[in-house]
Amino acid sequence: MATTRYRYPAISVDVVIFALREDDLQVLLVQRRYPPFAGQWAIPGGFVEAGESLEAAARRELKEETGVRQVYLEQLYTFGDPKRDLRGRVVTVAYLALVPAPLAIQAGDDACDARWWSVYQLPPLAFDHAKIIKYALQRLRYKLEYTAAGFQLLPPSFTLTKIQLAYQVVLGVPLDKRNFRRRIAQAGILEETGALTMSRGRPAKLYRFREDAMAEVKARRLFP
Amino acid sequence: MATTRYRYPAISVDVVIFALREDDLQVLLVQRRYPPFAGQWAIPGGFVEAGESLEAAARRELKEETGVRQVYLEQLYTFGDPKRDLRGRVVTVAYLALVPAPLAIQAGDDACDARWWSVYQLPPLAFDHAKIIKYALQRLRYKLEYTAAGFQLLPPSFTLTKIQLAYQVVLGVPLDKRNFRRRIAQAGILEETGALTMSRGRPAKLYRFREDAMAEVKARRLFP
DNA sequence: TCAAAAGTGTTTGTGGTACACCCATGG
DNA sequence: CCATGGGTGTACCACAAACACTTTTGA
Repeated sequence: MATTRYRYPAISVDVVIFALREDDLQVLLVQRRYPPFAGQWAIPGGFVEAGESLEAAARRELKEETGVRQVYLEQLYTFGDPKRDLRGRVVTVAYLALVPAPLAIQAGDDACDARWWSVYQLPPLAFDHAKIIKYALQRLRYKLEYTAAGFQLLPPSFTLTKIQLAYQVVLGVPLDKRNFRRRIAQAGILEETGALTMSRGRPAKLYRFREDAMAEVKARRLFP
Repeated sequence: MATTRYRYPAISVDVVIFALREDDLQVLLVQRRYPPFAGQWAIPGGFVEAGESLEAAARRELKEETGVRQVYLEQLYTFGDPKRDLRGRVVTVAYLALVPAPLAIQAGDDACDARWWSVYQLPPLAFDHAKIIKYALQRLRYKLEYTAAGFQLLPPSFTLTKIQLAYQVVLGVPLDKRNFRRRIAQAGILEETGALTMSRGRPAKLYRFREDAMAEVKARRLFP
């Protein structure tokens, strides 16, 4: 039990929202309307409300900014350094969200702007948010290697080349086309939709992710 | 921030403390002195104090129970379900600690007893602590496969057979002696101390962990 | 017919797994 | 000399990595 006059720390959630846009890995940031760090860019977040679970709070924030529901969301880490917020003690539980690419965004009440930024070229960030994003990127890379979470970043159907680009841009390394395709095929987690793309060049088959495959993939690593 | 009459949740830390004892993986539990769950077994933990970082709070709890400092400690997960504590809203940040085996323990003020339990045969536990231990065990197994964290469970010098037993008891599977020894050797993370055990049977070489090897091992997985 | 993107196999090396016997010591 | 635990090598298989050309379409 806390001692008499001691006020508990406040608890907030911050959500690192990743999406693939323009063949790049991008993260959604909001520009703060109020101090501290007014005018600076930050990860969307807010305080946990009474009776609300941490994950519910994270989903609420996510919805306020992006309007999306039904997205991949996972707890990342809890940051509780006593000096991380100048206003007083704020412990924040960071979450990682993956959303499929083309998405309208809406700045929340406490922000004057919201936009996507490349994770590889971020503006100066409020609080310890640079650290949180760095941690989130590292976690996303691990996840991509061991699970099929990466498909959460793609639209419902996609070409093999698109997935390969996704993996490359997240992992930050080029991959061999034939080896990549062989491994995806061996994993048995995709099925053809039957449709083809019609763009410039030879049409490509479209695939979708087999939802029932999510569990299997967790067992054995997908990449490298 | 929080709205007028809303009191923030309390924040506690709980520390799952693992050790190897009697060729078994054991966890330190305390018997609660006060309600709720008075008389029941629980993971050691307590509230975070003002100005104290989360990790500092976890180390303080760890020291109160075991007297140890300088042990491996890592944040696990934050549990924040609104109904997980009957007294009111308590968000708890769970930590995982690995301590070398032979250790005197001391029950804290709020506990009437403290003892080691096999993770494979636990008593009924207070709050959601069974879930937390399950999660901790899973995490420990992952850690063992990818990093050299397992050596934190062993005394400063040990035989190859002892390490193998440690891996077996944590992973819960038998391992082949020759393959195990080859992999440990290939990893290059041990050095001979030069000493030998003198017990029944042929004496065994003693090894110590190369401290500078901790970083390397994180790169490539150690097991399987 | 050309530009653009899709698609396709083979070889080589490394690392995992399975498996059984001899060695050194104390009692 | 025997019981106890310590220590050692090889053969097979599966998977990762490197690598370049042909196919299909729209303009």
